[in-house]
Amino acid sequence: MKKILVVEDDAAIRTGLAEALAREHYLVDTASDGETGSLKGSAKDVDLIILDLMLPVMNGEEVCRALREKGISTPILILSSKREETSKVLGLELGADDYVTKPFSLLELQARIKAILRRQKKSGDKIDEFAFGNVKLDFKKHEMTRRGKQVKLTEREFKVLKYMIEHKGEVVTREMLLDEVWGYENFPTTRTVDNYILSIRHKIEDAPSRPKFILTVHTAGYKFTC
Amino acid sequence: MKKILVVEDDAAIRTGLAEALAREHYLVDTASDGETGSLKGSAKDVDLIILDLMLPVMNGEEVCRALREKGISTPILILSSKREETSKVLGLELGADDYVTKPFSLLELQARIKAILRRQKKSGDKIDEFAFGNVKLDFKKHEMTRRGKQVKLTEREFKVLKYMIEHKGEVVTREMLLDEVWGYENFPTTRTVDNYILSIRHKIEDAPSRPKFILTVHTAGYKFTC
DNA sequence: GTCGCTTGTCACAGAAAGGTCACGAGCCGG
DNA sequence: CCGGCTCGTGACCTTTCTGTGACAAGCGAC
Repeated sequence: MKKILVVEDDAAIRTGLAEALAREHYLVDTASDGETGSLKGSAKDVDLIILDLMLPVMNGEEVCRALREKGISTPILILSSKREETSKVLGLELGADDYVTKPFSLLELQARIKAILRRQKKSGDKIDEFAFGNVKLDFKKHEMTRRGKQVKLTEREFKVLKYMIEHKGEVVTREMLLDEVWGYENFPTTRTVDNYILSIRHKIEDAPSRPKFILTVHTAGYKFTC
Repeated sequence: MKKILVVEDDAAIRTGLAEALAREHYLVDTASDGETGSLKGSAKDVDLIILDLMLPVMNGEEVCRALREKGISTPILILSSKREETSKVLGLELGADDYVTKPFSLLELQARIKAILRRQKKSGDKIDEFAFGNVKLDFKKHEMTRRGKQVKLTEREFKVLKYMIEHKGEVVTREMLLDEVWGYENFPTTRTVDNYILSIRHKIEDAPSRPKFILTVHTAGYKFTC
């Protein structure tokens, strides 16, 4: 779960923002002045700082600069009012990553937050091809072939299968799948998982009722082997 | 490590940019006027040139043209202000690879830089022509012909199609398109993407409702094949 | 073997995503 | 100022996906 620090002195905006972000399943911390903002912003577990420019004690500009000088590279999104817009060249010189001018729409802010966080997660070692048995998978193309014949998989089926493959040999619990594939926003029954396993088996196994690849580990979960 | 040359006369933006890019682990060199920009940009070890259009001594347009005439094919990203917006297309005709209009956010710039460098790495030779089915595209001239007949594409349609082609075979999500084609400055609905796909299909497909080239990948995005 | 719990299986309804069209806003050239 | 072009959005309909309940089958402990 991503953690966002909101540094804003106006209580109404601060709590409003905090609530809105919490509703979007972010972890939210707040600070009402620049100094505590700078302090809290130095923590390593913060994924994004939303920073008002006009702040008591220490203004946003200073906070920004201070953080960067400390070598903190946490993304910073600046909230500025129209007046300040022209003076600061978009916080570029301050080391901010993005800016939104007040009054802003919540929708826009959320979109930008998403964009920033999306950029953060590095595209490290992802598999995009995998083969086993008579099945070949291409995650990038969203394609699966079995004995050379194309088989259609649902997006969710793809994700489940991919997760299983990424943990091949290990027992994967239903809870793990629900957390990682379904995410925090959805809370389906654990039976839902079973059903997806079922339909995946139908597509990858020669004898779905006697599976060779996705094995059931009774009272624990499932295991992918090949 | 990639080397980026920043050609910009405004000191605040220049140093701000330089620092930000350094933070992103790029090697950065700077130039404050067109002439030195052109000089430094001729070096072979430069991977990308970020070029302001309004420059003393020699403007960005001239720098761009001069470099291309010298046979330098280093990617160029143009910074232009709103006023010069009409020169957008011109910029691309000059041989620039992309442009960002001021005021821009660091986030957007970074995204575009990444995109350009990724493209660069992928296929040393940039595509500027592409043909499939009975369609022929000329990216440089922004022209498309179908069965020898000219078909008009809007700028945005062109970009979408180009992006799809650059990722042919792979699934392209709406988010990817919004990020890379629309940029971070606009936040249209994802439905907007659908509509563009629709209109592109009408222009390239024989049976738009049963597309052969731009396929829908349900809950994932679209895929270009040919 | 029997009981209790877990998993396999199927069918279905509601939800979500995509296709399509039409409209209003903004921009530009005349 | 008008008409035409883009662009983004909303509305409506169709298709596809998703999650769930019900029941059968399987497993494990006793």
